[in-house]
Amino acid sequence: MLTDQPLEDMPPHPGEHRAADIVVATIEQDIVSGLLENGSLLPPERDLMGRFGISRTVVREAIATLTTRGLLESKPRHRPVVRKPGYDAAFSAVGGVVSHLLRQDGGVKTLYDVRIFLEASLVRHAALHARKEDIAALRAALERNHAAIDDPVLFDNTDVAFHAVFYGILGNPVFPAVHRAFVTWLFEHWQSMNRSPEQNLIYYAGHKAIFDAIIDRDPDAAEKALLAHLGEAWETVRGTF
Amino acid sequence: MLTDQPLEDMPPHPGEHRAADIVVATIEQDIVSGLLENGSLLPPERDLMGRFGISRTVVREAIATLTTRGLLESKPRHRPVVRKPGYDAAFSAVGGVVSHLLRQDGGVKTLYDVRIFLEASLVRHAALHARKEDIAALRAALERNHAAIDDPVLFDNTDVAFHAVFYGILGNPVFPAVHRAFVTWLFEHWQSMNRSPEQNLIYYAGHKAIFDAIIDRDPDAAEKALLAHLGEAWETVRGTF
DNA sequence: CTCCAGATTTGGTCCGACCAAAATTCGGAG
DNA sequence: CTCCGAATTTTGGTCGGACCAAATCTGGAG
Repeated sequence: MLTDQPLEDMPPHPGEHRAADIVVATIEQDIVSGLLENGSLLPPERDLMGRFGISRTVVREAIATLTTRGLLESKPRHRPVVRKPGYDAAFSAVGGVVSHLLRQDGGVKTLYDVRIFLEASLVRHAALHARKEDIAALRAALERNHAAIDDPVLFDNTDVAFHAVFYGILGNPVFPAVHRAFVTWLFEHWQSMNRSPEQNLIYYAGHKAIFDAIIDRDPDAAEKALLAHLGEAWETVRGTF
Repeated sequence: MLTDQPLEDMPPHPGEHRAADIVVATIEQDIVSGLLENGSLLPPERDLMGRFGISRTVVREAIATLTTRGLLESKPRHRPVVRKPGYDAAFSAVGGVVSHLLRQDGGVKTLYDVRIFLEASLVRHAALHARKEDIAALRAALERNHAAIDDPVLFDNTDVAFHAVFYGILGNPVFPAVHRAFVTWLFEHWQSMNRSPEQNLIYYAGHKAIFDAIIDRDPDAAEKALLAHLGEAWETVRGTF
């Protein structure tokens, strides 16, 4: 006989969920409840299908769904890694769509403009409300940036780190995640540019101007400096993609 | 014999594409090229498997992949709908993760704070750079809001519409999408509150204060009014979830 | 103890079938 | 002819089995 009746009998369920939904909900529960530890590996697919009494098809669909929801992180040939949902997960989940948006028309410019607007507001906020420790972090980042002028790779890193400070001052976890998303999405599109020490010096000067304005508690000057800096940066990369 | 050899022979391709990838790429192409119109229904799965000469499993996986990329919008028992990737698609793609984030600790407040910060920057920008037509749109939205004070549902709509104007002034399509995402995510959490005409009057006054400050081209006053308005709104809803 | 080859595990892909919900067709009542 | 409900077809959801290749484990040679 090909048609074995299912081991589980669930006929009295009229308007229930799909089988995959139950699996998704269960695993979801296990993740948020901590039963499945963050960073741990999901059990093998054949395990799950036995545990839930379902076919591997459904298991794989459930895994796919959980991956899109950011609760799992699956690499091609490896076991899915359990990820407790965080703000970064939200942004990484949209990577696919964003890559399309960036490819069409002025997609990169559109995103870059958002970054400019947001960061302008952030430096303005920093000028007005930065605490001592924020200023200290900014100064440290600036110095590291200065020390890296002759090292292209390191300069890039310290550059990003300097800007990252602004996104952290608010204390709201969304902004650092936004910054990381910006860096991830935008850098993919002008990774081919080769920075010279001269170029880096200009960028550093931009950073310092922003920093000085913040020290002076001058939001308008800080915003203006940030705008000049990012506008400058845009001009040097606009042709690289 | 159960093991028919595949119609396509691709042994000389060691690390090449998978069958599903070809399907994904082709459909992706058809969508971005407009061959598959936005909003139209994807052909039945059995059609696709015939057209590509592959099994339905592969078709389904391709559909799943395209869904995660935001190019398709599939509901459980229905044909997938073709969606040309837009900025709104990006945000709707993260709905799953966000719902989790909002449920934990001060998730709603965190998101609301982001909204406050962004919108404060937007009204400031509006005060400085709003054009005639922007002011007109703002005035019209404000009047509609005033006329709806006695209609709870309509007031909500006009309220959202008023705030939406600020997100549109920049002309950057990301911001309206952000606003729609805010509304979608936040409203789910305090839809149970019943607004009274008195309450609406207070809200309207807040809107008018913002508008007046923008008319006066006073960014600081506009920002302050916005902060007061949103802070006020928060206090009335913070207990409803 | 180290290291490599073979055996086992496990994810990736594919197939054909069955079921139930949805869409469509169709025939009879009005 | 129109309209509505039942029968039929279409279509998405699920299933179990199979094969492959990469990853992992295991055991013996050096």
